[in-house]
Amino acid sequence: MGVIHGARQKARAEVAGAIKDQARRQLAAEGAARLSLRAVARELGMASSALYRYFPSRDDLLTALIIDAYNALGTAAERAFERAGTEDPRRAWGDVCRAVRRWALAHPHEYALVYGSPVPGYAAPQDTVEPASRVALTLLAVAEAAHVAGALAAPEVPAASCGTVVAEDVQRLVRSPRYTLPPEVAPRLAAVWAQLFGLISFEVFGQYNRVIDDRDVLFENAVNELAHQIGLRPAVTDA
Amino acid sequence: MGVIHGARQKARAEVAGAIKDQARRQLAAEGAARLSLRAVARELGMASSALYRYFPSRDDLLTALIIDAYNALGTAAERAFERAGTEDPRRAWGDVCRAVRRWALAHPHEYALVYGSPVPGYAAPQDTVEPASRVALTLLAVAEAAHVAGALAAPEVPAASCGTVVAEDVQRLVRSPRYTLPPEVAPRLAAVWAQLFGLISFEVFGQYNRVIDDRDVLFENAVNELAHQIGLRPAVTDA
DNA sequence: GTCTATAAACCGATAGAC
DNA sequence: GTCTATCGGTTTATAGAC
Repeated sequence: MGVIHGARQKARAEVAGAIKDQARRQLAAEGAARLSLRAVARELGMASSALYRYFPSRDDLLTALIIDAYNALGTAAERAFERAGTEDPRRAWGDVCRAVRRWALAHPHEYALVYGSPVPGYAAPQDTVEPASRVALTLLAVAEAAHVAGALAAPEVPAASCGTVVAEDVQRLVRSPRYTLPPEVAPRLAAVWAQLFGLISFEVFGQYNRVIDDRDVLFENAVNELAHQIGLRPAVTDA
Repeated sequence: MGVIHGARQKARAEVAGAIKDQARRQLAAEGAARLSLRAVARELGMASSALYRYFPSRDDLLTALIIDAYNALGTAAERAFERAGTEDPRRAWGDVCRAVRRWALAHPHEYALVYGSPVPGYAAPQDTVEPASRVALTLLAVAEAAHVAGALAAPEVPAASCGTVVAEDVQRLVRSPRYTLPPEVAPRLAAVWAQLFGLISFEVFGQYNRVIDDRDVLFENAVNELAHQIGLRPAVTDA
């Protein structure tokens, strides 16, 4: 019985996966605003009405795609951090940023789905917030590792106090015993977080066309500046 | 005859303006991907076919909206610079950045049209590139003014050379006699440019929701960091 | 869970009269 | 330049048979 149940669920998950895959392909061709259940069904050789057994509405399919995109990007960032380790936080910072950029360039339409224009008429449900936070939490983890390693200097430009800027939930998180870094890093990190995605979005969305040729170099330099901005100085090689 | 011609053109421009206004309202409700000539015509009480005398296709209407948006934003930035003057470049930098942010927050859907996800199937014609460049050129003008005033320090983090990173056209511009600042500022400025829009996009597109409370303070601090990044140090008040 | 059939809309674009 | 009429598509979502 459990076996039957498992097989049934597995089949269900497989069809749902096929639907999402096809929807992702359509995301590229038509964009999120024009994602059509019917077109997905047509391409899959199914009746459109059959899809409603898997996703009760167009918005539910959209939600699933959004969650998948956030999770894929979050996983890419987290794995980059895991691979880099905590020994050289400056290097880990760069690796995580590069992983985010790489994923975005490899999946421009899924990236646009979550970091581009909001889809009109769509309101993201609560289920998306945890997956959406994973990249930011990874950046925070790198900063924490840097602080533990004593590699987090006090920044030059005076910082905003954490209390006034950052939302209550985030404040509680940063001040929790899990983190030992000074809370003032939080607003700084939030700004750097937005700036990182600004660099990536300009590249993915075509704003660099006919303006920037060597985007790798530009990004590399900018990432160093961002690290500098949160006080993550390069390791001093004592010559 | 000239008068008749002028009146005719004026009437034409007025109708075209009404069409664009209505289209902008629809942009907010439906998004660029679902902008519909028919719906615009319906709302205006016109036959849909009549619109084709003003805009030969849906994409042409979209192009007009994009150009208008770039121009409105460019004008806002340029006027902020004009008002600030070249005396205190650091202040001018902040004023221009604030003007861009203010316009974006006041016109989120037009902002999304030009700095959000690319509209699928739409290719921007050449006419959009000049309006699109106005904000960046204003930032460049502020940097030039700072350099002339001797307020542009050599940056701390080593810069990328202009030659490898920036496209040929931009290089020619920066090296032209109009500008006296070192060409190495160009790649730096490009990165800062992208980062500025990253800060604004996160705010406009809702990424700060439940994360950042006081966005004014966050932006103000970040703008100072960005100034710092291009070597625009705050004026030293000799106490 | 998948199908057919259907309701009740919607779209861009064009032809041709006035 | 605006209209009506039209072509040839499109959509979300539901009802009901199997």
